Amino acid sequence: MRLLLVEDDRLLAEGLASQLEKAGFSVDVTRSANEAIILGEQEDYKAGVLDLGLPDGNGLDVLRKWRSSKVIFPVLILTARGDWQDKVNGLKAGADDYLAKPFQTEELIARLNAILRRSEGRVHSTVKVGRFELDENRQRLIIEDGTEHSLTGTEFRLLRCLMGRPGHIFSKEQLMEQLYNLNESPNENTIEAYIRRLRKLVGPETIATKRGQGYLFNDPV
Amino acid sequence: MRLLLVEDDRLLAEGLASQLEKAGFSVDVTRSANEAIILGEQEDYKAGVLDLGLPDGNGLDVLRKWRSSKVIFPVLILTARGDWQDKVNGLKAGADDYLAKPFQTEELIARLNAILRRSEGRVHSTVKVGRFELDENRQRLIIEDGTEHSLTGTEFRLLRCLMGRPGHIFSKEQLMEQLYNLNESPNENTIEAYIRRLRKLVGPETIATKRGQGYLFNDPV
DNA sequence: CCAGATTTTCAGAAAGAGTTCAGGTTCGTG
DNA sequence: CACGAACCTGAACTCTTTCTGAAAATCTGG
Repeated sequence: MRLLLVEDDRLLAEGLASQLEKAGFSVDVTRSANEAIILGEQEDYKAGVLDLGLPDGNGLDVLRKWRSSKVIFPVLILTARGDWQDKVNGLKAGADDYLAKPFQTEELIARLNAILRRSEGRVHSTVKVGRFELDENRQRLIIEDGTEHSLTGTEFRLLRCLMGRPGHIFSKEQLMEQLYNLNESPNENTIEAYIRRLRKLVGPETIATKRGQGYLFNDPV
Repeated sequence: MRLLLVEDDRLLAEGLASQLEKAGFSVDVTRSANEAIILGEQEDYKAGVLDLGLPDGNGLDVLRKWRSSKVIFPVLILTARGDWQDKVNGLKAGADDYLAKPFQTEELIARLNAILRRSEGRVHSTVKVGRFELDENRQRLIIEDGTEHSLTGTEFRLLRCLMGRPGHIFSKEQLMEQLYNLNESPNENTIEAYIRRLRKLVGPETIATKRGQGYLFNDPV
């Protein structure tokens, strides 16, 4: 679940990023308004967290730029405590929610999940790697040759994990953690079995085995 | 396309307004019942969105006042999730449609457009998807082969929900929310039973099952 | 209060997803 | 090159979800 965090205060940004990552998000951080605009337009985020006070520009302008191009992921803005005007302007500029500083990280995570739920369906979210495209709404895999495959829940979660970071090696233990919870984790062979099923769809070379280390989705470069 | 939004929750109101404006409406917002009555009578709106819970009066009274004077624009009421009684009373008081909170803004926009079309003097307000046409006034399903079927209330609401967003997967929980309320929501099998009946009308492939996810009305492409 | 229409429930059948198993294959190392 | 560990593979098994037909319950208008 990729997320863009636009935050000026480096310390706060790092703290938030680490907690958000613990909550299952994969977070990119920037403190520059201009970079934020470009990243938002080019990368495929599922949501944005936007601090309004930035060194090289106003956060609202970032948001307006995004909304006037076709950036549609939901955005939560962080406002200084009690700055009512900022809230209103932010919502007018197309923000989906706001949070006043200071706040608890749990609150932020809860609201993020809320706007993500709300935006489901509105955002046509896909992960694209090489010839493959994963439609997260419909849980489908689209291949460049035009074929389309419906995935089961576990197939989908596993593939999303791998495609979410192409070229990165995931150990079987890591994959188990992603797919299951502590109380009910099955045999590790289950992962192997699912890897096999996915390979039948994407071809054997696309998902590589690093013996003793894990699996990776081949980065197309 | 002027629109009056009567909503207590300021945050929600702002968010909705901004999105409705994006959808091409020009929105006036008020949170007061009395102001709503006056605005509705004096201004020339094309439609109203009315939250029933207001600080200084009941939304239903606003609606009744409007209808007893000669305010005729279509009104969509927002009810607390599952407040079935409110829905019924609202429709009796002259509302044109209702939407249970929480809802997706898209859904609101879609329904607004529906009641606007209906009010624009079109005799037949219909939703058309592929070979199927849903007549919202007569609560009937018309199929391209010329057959016509009248639907029961629940059949109709369910089918309208599905056909309102072809290709979108609705979970059973979502469908339950749209059709029922919390206090008296039946067994989930009820949905299955209705799906079955609808399939007998539209054919088994038209409404697809996404196991573990929900149902969808197949988008014709 | 009755009769017909509508809605809801039930329970068994069917289908699908998730998991395990038993054996085969490959890899790296001594 | 032989051996064990890691991995692959296809099929079988288990469990959950969905389907289905019919019956029970509820509602509605007369």
